[in-house]
Amino acid sequence: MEHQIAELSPRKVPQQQRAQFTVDCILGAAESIIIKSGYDAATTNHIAEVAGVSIGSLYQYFSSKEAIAAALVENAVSKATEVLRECILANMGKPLPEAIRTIIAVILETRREHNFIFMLLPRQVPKLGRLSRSVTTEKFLYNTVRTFYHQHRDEIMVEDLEIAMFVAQHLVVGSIDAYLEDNTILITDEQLVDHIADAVVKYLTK
Amino acid sequence: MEHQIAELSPRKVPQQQRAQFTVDCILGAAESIIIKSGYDAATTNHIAEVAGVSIGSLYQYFSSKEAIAAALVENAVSKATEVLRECILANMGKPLPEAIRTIIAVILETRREHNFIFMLLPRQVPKLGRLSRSVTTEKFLYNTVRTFYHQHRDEIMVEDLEIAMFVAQHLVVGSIDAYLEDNTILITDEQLVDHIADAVVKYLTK
Amino acid sequence: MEHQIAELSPRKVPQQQRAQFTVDCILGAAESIIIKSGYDAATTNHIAEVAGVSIGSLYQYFSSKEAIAAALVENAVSKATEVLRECILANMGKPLPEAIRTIIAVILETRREHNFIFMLLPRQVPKLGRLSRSVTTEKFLYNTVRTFYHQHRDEIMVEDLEIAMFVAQHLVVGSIDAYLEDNTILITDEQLVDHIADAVVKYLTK
Amino acid sequence: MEHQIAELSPRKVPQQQRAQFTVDCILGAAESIIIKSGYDAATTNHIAEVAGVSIGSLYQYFSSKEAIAAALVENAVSKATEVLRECILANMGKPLPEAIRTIIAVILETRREHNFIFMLLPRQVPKLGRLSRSVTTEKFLYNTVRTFYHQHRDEIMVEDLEIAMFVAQHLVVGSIDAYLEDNTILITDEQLVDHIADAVVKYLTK
DNA sequence: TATGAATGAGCATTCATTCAT
DNA sequence: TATGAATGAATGCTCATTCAT
Repeated sequence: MEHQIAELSPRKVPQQQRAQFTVDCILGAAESIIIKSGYDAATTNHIAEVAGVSIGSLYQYFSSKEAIAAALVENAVSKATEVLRECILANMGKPLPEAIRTIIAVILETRREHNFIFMLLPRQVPKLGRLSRSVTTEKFLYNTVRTFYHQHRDEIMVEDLEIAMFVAQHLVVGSIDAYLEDNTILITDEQLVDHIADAVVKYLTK
Repeated sequence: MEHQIAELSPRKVPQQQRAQFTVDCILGAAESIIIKSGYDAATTNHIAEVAGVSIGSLYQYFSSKEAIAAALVENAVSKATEVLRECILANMGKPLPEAIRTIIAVILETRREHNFIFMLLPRQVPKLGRLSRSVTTEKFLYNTVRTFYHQHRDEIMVEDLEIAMFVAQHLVVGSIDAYLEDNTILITDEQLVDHIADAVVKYLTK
Repeated sequence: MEHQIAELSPRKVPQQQRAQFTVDCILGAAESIIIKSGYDAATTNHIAEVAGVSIGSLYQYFSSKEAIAAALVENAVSKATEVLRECILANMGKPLPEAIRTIIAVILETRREHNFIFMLLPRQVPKLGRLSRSVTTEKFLYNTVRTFYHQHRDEIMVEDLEIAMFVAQHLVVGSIDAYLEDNTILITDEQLVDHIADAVVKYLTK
Repeated sequence: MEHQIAELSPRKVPQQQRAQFTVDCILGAAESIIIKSGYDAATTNHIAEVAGVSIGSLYQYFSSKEAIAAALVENAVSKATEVLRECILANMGKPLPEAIRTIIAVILETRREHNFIFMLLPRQVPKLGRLSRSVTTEKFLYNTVRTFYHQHRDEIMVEDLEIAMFVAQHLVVGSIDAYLEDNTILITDEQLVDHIADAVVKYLTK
């Protein structure tokens, strides 16, 4: 993870099993509190308390509150990236429309799962700041995605592939995030995925 | 704008000219500080100082720090909405592709202008919360947009117009926001607008 | 009223009728707010607003917030003192038990009427402080009361009249104030007055 | 003392000796400052400073400024109640006049010792409000006092014992408090106690 | 005289972080 | 290593009071 800011990386790598457990407790507590009440409301003392750990121990594994948030985002990004990469690889051979629909469905799933951590937390943590949008899904997967696009180069009508990748990606992610944020909306998952896939395919192939 | 949370509305309406000037100074100072250093770094005392106004005066017109942020967002939304509405109305009669391209260009402009206030501030202010994404551009313009779509109903191939509106909108806004946030990207405004317009038109008409 | 602290006396004596009306409005507003919400909650701005007067005007007639409180107490004390003095004078000729009972009943009435202003306000206003208990009823009436006692000197068995006056007075006032403060108590006005009168008479005459 | 308002109860129970010491320092500092300058003048920062403790520590043990006042009153009440109860029990067997005189002398002592905390502080702290007069000495001791009265039932001439208890109690406390507040008075402790005892005994037995 | 905009010292309180035990 | 007591800079906000208009 070379993209991380040094200052935010874990203070020491937990070597014993017990230590790893402590770290997990802290992250678990932090996640649940942050999701429930937001980043500002999640005081380090409260996180430690919920984690069943002393505040002193918390600071033994995380150098600052921001480091906890960073780890949370990092974890979510890693998991989501891995899932997505596998999904793309698994669909390399399939016809473009089908592959794209499947991939979009997976993106919807992972973003729903890590909703808050993914989309809102980074904005609330000053030092994480703009980091996330670029560090996340996008950059990590660029090569995989590019490979996928090249695989279907002959079907794709858009000339500049880089721009196409950019627009297509944010078409997908922008719609999905808006969908997840707006709980008054009257659209089903199915409909959303269909429409987004439709838009992407038309954009790339017509 | 009756959608505002009561608690965040201005404390008292400035009646004298001097008072209005004070309010303007406060909002100006707040905006510049928040843009430069973020919401948390913008302390009310600092805002007052930069505004050349006493902290007491600040609190005479804004009941809380959050109320200042709310006013800032409110202003930006109002202006952007107005610009966009006029643009849509002015392009009602034009052919779809041309109209859409023009509208997208205007959206890029307004979002660039109010970039931070629009997109990041709301996330950093707890009580503004999720409000913004829905309260903003989207909801306010739905009727105008819907009229525009109906104007071109025969050209549009997508069956469910509501879903089309949703996807098209976030296709546009999602891409533009990502573009504005990512200052490492190698795409020009022109290219971006062209591609987004291309994607929207294809999505709607093919 | 030579006992007043100079600093707390009214800033200027209202000479015109309109001015007197303004002063009355201010005192009225202050009283109702203070009774409802306490002295600290009664901000000068709020008092002015309820009085229908600008804050500037308020400060034209009262040099400080404390001066308003002082005026309030002063008024209540004056009225109560006057009532009490008249009552004592009117009962000079009557037999001791009957006179005392009547006087105690009147004290109950006046203290009930000016309850808060009388008993609690002084404690909440630093500069009024200890003032009140001594400045109030007691001192003002000492001469009248002493005359009354001398009138009945032959019936009174207590040697030291000064001490008797002190104890008798606080016997009465202490019980009445406690009675007025405790609204869970199951005693009627009649019973209370009877018992207090009984205690005083026994104390003085047996 | 379950009569306390939950909100005002201590934030966390000091577990280590060092912590208990801190709490004691805070209460000590608070008491001396409040007695010297009143509740409003006693800022939390000043209390912490005088206590030789950081403001953070203060808030670790007391949830608010009011909670400190509550603890102070609570302590004073506890001590005074205990002393009084023991005194009454110790005098159960003695003849009424002697017992009453002793008890009154003890009340004078305890009230003098906790003078301010007891009598004035509660009035200055909004949330403590009326609480004190009822919660204090009176209510807590009612049963003990009643037992004492019943012990001497045959000597007591007053029919309604409840009313007698009420009047007698406030006769005593009212006079004592007035005596303690008025430092211009020319009465000795001895004289005061004698007269009050005299009044009570006459009231109850004649 | 009346107005109300402006003032600013001062307060209660929070919370990330440290360090003695 | 773990604990949790202690720290204190920093913040949002109030309100009595002044003064230009």
